[in-house]
Amino acid sequence: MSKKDYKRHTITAALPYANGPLHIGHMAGVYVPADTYVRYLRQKGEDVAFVCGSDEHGVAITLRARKEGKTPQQVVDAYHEQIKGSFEAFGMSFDIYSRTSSPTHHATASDFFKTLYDKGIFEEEASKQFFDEKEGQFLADRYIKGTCPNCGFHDAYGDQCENCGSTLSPSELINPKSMLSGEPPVMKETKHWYFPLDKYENWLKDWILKEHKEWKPNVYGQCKSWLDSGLRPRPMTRDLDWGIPVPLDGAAGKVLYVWFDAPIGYISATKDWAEAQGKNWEDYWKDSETRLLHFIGKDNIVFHCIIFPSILKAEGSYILPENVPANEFLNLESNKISTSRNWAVWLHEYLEDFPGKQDVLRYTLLATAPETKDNDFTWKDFQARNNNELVAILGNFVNRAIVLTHKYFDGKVPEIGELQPIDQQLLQDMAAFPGKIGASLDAFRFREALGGLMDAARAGNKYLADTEPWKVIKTDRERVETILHVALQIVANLSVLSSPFLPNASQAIRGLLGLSELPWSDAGRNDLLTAGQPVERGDLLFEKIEDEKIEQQIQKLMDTKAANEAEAPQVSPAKDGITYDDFMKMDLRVGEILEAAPVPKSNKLLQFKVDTGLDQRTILSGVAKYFNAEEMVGRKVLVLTNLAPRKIMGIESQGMLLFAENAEGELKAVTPEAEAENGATVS
RNA sequence: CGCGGGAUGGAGCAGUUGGUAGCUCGUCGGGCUCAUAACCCGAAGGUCGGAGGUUCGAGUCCUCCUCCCGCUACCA
Repeated sequence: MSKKDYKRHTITAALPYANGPLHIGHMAGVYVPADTYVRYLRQKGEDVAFVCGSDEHGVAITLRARKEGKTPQQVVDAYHEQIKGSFEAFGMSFDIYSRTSSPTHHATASDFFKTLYDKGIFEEEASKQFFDEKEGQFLADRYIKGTCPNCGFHDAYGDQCENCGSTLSPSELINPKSMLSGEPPVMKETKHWYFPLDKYENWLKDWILKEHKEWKPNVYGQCKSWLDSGLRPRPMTRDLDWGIPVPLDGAAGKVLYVWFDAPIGYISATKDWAEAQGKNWEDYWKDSETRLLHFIGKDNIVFHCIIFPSILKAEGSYILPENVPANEFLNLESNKISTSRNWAVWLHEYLEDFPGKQDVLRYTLLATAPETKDNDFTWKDFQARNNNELVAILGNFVNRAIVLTHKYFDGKVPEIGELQPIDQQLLQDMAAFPGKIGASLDAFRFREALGGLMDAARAGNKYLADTEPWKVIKTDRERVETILHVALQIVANLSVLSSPFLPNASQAIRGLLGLSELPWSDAGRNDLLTAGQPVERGDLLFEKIEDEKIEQQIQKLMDTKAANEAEAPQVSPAKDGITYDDFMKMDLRVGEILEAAPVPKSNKLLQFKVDTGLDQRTILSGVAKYFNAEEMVGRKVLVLTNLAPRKIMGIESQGMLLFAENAEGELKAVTPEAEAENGATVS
């Protein structure tokens, strides 16, 4: 299993989807653990390729582009730059951060597909699917709504009815409608290439269920569930105009399924990196002495453990992941993180609000990492971890040792004298920490590893409390030399041990001690510093975060919550049903406003002269709050012409102009197309 | 509906093959004063989601149930 000695490591972190910024959920679930692990490996002198990049294909990108009135390329360009910038500012140590719209990736994914095709892996199959003629697009199950055949619920989705919970297929829906255009979709035949996952089922069962029992329970369990219920062929192509074109004749208008191309993004990123470094990318993907690891969130388990490995296996020349450490999800202040509801702590905003505090976020997210179950991030907890742990335990110990050294020994590391049992015990304990912390990291238990680091700092604090150098100095200066020498060696050790977790703090400590970056194997030694070398009183490693700062962040979230509630479509309740005849009694027509003027002594009413096609008449309307008289002139409007005339403010109103009104009573114009003639009836 | 993960003192988490329930933070009390009102020691606080069962003995195994999350909408 993981006992094997590997020559090198290929570490991937889930490709962020380029349709939104990064938030703390992404960081806690994937990127902070991955980066910590990679820094640890590098510090051990391992050969590592740490690759990541933006995932830029898929339907969701096209939908967002449509919504924002941009092209898909514009959407991914914007988010790619933002995501990349945030990662850099945060200090992610990727060897390369690439993107799936890159030429290398298009070529790689395309070739990969072609190779499988040439090997005869794919099964070609034509099927009928719903097609939105207005949008010229095939529709995913989820983009079709209709009436549930079981319970009659009107807004059932193509794959499931949320009302009665039954599983559906789109063709079962009564009166199906496209969610894109609202039009009824038509059935249309389309051809796709399926990857026969079923043929890999037995192999997967051996590979995962027998050979990888050490995978985390959530990962293993999920895989077992999929395998036990039987795998079916999955289409690896889609009818879409955004993505990597299917490299076959007669496949115009079809692209590779985003989950086929995205994991290959790891490979193409490695290629670009290797080329720039003068390395051979195949060493990192095709050598059995390379260890492949995928850091992901729980929603990606099936793709990284079942589908991608099967695809790699089918290709034949690639290695398979040795482990897939997937985390659960992080909640924010007891609510699910949601991009669309803006319920998140965005990485780029954090970096602005807390400049220079990358390590604090790294620490906090790692300490509450959702390793075994969903966890909750709260700002209070963030503050407490900073103030009570980073400041009070780690920062404070380092500061104590250095301040004491300045106070008594002019800022120079004192000589070490005869060691007493308490000194020996501490040094012995210290020697054990690297192994302990390393073992936790090797098992992807980051919280535990971080706890080990803090235990080392606690041991330092306790040592000073037990030996009381500030008392002993009055009677035995030589003894204090030894105590502070030992304490400073501990500080030096902390700089080594903290490096994977808190790279900036680690560097700061090294700066104080005049040390260069030391390999992991040096951790535990008691001679990292030599007597006589100077130590500096630099800036504090961590500073307290005041309540005010935290309250600002909490307020920000409260504002979001309030905004969400206000935005929630509070639709006024449906009115009682009417008959067709009732409706037909209304004479609705297109009209044109010829004149408009405020009604004297009224702050609500406007008086209009409207050409209804039948005649020109006066109509009053209570819309002064929302529209100027001037801007209404010349506009087409909908008019209810046969409403009984009524005198308002002494003027007779002969009909009614129609406006859209929301629950707050705000009005929006309902405007017919300009082409509609005055007097045209509406029904 | 089904499948997977989770439910342990106020909060966050450990609990390896079943053998008197631990850790960090918080709270309370004490000590110390070198240190960023920081540090050290001690105490209180849990019938381990609920109900049955297996066993001499169950947080740990079995059955049923409840709740949260994922698989399952622009979310790792």
